[in-house]
Amino acid sequence: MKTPLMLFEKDAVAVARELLGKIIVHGGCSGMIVETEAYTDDSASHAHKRTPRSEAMYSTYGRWYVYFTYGMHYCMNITTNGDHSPGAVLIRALEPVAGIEVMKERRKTDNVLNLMSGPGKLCKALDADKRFNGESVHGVMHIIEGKTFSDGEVVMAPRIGILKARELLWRFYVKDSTFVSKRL
DNA sequence: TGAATGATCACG
DNA sequence: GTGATCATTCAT
Repeated sequence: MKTPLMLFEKDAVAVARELLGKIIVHGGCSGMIVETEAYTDDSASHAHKRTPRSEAMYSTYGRWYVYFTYGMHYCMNITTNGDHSPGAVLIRALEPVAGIEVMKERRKTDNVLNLMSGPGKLCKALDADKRFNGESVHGVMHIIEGKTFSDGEVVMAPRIGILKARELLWRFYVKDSTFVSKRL
């Protein structure tokens, strides 16, 4: 069942929490979201300034925002905030669901725990890159309903790799998951 | 702990 | 144009 577009119209922080448990599908490969981070127009966000790159975070919601970083990795986000303020949720880790053999080949590893446990890793595993930037989350790569986690099963923490705005607990992950990128 | 590796942005 | 930075990953 498709995740309703309505969900992404909300603020990035609310969306980040609600995305846990949903499933991202591309071709025969898929994974369940176990870790996310919210970005708005705070000082640590690409959307702190409105530029060609961050335009995707300003313009629409319910679309993929995929960017290339460190000269070798992609990171995938879903744009949020239907109120025309900027927002997106970074997908930081997935629990592999389907197409595991194909993903092992793409990632050059046999360790399932290491397949999708990081934003760059999961893009490599799903073969996600810039060609999806700006596309609908109901397109070739899409998101569907999966599990639901109670608040007691979810941990809130500072965003990883972010020095500014450390007081914002905008990282969400499934407490018991062994597939998250990093535990606190 | 540091190298890899190139797009993006600010500045002039 | 040039230089700094980077929502990372992997090997050392």
